[in-house]
Amino acid sequence: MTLTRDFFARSVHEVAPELIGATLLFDGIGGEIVELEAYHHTDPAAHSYGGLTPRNAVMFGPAGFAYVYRSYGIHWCLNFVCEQEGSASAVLIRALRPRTGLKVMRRRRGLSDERLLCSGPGRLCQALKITGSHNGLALDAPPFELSARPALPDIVVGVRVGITKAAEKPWRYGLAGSPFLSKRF
DNA sequence: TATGAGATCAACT
DNA sequence: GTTGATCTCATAC
Repeated sequence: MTLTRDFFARSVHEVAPELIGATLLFDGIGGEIVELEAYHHTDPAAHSYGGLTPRNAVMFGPAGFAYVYRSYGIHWCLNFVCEQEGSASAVLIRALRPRTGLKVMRRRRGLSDERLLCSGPGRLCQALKITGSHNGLALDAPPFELSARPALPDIVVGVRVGITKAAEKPWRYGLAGSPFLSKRF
């Protein structure tokens, strides 16, 4: 079942755990989401916390769109915008279990180890070839294709990775026992 | 296993 | 000028 914009037009804290196990394809390539983090606009660690800037503008728009930003000047990171327009909340997609397009992903990443293809926000964008040019695209139309999970998975919760502000908030979600996580919980 | 450097850019002080 | 929602490679323990 395809995930529509309505799916994302709810609290990030509701949407985030429901995305674990969902399938993300970009140009037909991708896999199951096994790890992500929620960023709420009242959260000091969120890009939108300080108000609207050219970079984070998409977060202030309607739910169901992709927010892509450059991280540390090198990597691209993919987020899904949630809640209502102006609420500026999003989930950061941190890891996938590669399912389709393995050959292409291996070539793009220059690696053969399946576990390292999409186990991190920057790695995942390199494997799916997502860049800043895709910032603001709708999630319910090509090249994106998002499908709901077939069954309720075992979900683990933890603290988020690589942040200093509000670092104690337990807003990181993962698929229990998955070998494709970027870090252990 | 763990720590450190380098790559490199936008926002912020 | 500093910091960061990161990754890779190198060197050390």
